[in-house]
Amino acid sequence: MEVDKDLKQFLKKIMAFANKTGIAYRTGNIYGGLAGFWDFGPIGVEIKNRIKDAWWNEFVRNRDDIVGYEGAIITHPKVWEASGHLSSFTDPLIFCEGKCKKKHRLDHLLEDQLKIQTEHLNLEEMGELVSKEGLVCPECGGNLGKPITFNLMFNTQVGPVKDSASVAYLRPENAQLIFSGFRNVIDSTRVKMPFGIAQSGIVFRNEISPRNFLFRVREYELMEFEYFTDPQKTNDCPLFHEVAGTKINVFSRKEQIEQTSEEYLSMSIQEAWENEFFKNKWQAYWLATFNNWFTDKMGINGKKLRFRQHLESELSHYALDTWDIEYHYKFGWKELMGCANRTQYDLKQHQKYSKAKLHFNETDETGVKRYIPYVVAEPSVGLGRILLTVIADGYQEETVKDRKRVVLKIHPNLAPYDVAVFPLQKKPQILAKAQEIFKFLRANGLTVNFDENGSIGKRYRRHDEIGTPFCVTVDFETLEDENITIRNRDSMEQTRVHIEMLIEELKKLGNNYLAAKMI
RNA sequence: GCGCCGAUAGUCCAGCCUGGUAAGACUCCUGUCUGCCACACAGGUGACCUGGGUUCAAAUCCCGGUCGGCGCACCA
Repeated sequence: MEVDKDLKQFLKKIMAFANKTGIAYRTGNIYGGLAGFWDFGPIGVEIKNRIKDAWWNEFVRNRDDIVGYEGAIITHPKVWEASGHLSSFTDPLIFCEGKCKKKHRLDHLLEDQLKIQTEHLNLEEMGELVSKEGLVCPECGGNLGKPITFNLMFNTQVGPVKDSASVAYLRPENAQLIFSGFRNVIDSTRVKMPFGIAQSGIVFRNEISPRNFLFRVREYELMEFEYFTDPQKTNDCPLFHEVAGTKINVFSRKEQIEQTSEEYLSMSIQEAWENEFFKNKWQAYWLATFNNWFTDKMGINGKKLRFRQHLESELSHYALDTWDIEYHYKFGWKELMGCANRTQYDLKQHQKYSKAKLHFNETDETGVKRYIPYVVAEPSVGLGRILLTVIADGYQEETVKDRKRVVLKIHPNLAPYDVAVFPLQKKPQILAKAQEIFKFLRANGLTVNFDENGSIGKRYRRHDEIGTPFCVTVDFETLEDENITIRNRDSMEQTRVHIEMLIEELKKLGNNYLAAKMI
């Protein structure tokens, strides 16, 4: 298929580009690599940290209604029992030892062939049934091997004694730390409904086959928050007017099933809400808010984003409704972010399993109200996926004077360096002046790179590749009149300003970035 | 996890069929020159994924493993 070919070539190119420029490398590369795990290089870690800071600033520091949290990576095993991750995600599997070598879900196989319920059976009993009934592979008629269990959670042993009581799990999502720590937060802070608890952290999923560079990996940083409301007030969203006019692309379950639209319908979030696409108003609010964050703060092209509703069959065990924000890559639409309506499911489960009281008390004119909070929305996004999307969206190849120019047109606030400083020549006076400006910019809080190597053109191109928005060049005239050249990454235009105006001018040019991008 | 295909410098790639220890381009480093968009001159660093086997000799042939691509399955 053509799409597959494009996918392969595009990701291959991005992967080679990331490796070349120091964004990301295969982990343990000198030993051949390890599937599903990646290291971030000097450039990648800068971009990544800036994305993460932007997220935390936007959704925690600059908001009155969200607080931060950081749970342990190795988590109490009971947490995953209560959440349903242990039972829902342990699948009994059996392999064909005949011709086809296919893997089958053992429980489904027994249900299909023997017409029995398997819920009460353990792995051993199911295995015995296979040999007793002489079951064979439904595909090729070959013999079936020994059954195994597979769970997407990584586990480990805590302490020196290896027994079943010492098994613990590496978290597959941050959410459960927030739910199991919920009581602590409401008891130790003075949060008022509605509010959110946010966490950014590394999670682990033992994916069967990690694929597509940073897209499907086994270890990644997940940035998510749970937004809680009174279950009676899931549509009571006083902030909605702030985003009401946001233009969005909607691809709901109806469009997907009935194929009334091939890709999406365009409308405002207000119209989408009025047309009852969403089950609660807060979820609509948060989807629109993230849409705007992706375009305004991440510099991602809004025309390439759409909201896709999960089909019934895709929903996770805890979700009433889930919407993904997808990005249109050169190889098709792919999930960038998920936003689930988790209802009261998780808090109720933890209350049941732990016997802790996880309700919230609220006092108003009518008296004291007590309820289990309702998670209207869980915006959950992988940092690596944003990084990949920012790079894929920003990566441009242009032809300048018959030669290829590679430019990473990313938002200036995400660039690994704010500015690069070049001496036009390696003459001592110019070098000294350039060093002076370099230190001056750094003292003013900018991330600066000094580059004196090779020709001036090469230096511009090198910084184009890693997305440095501005280069400042010091020449002979600078020594006379203190004027320097600022060169713009995207337009390659040069402006001449006095050193005293430099910082102001850089800020101005940076602020013009989005406006310029729209043209 | 199965099947098919692949893996040679930082990058792109030649060589593999027909065994004799590797070429080119770009990048990178040094020096000279030039002096605002990778293009001058000279020199230099740098590679056969890994472990076995066959052979006098393996990048090359054979087997296992790792990683990657695609397909199947899986994907909270």
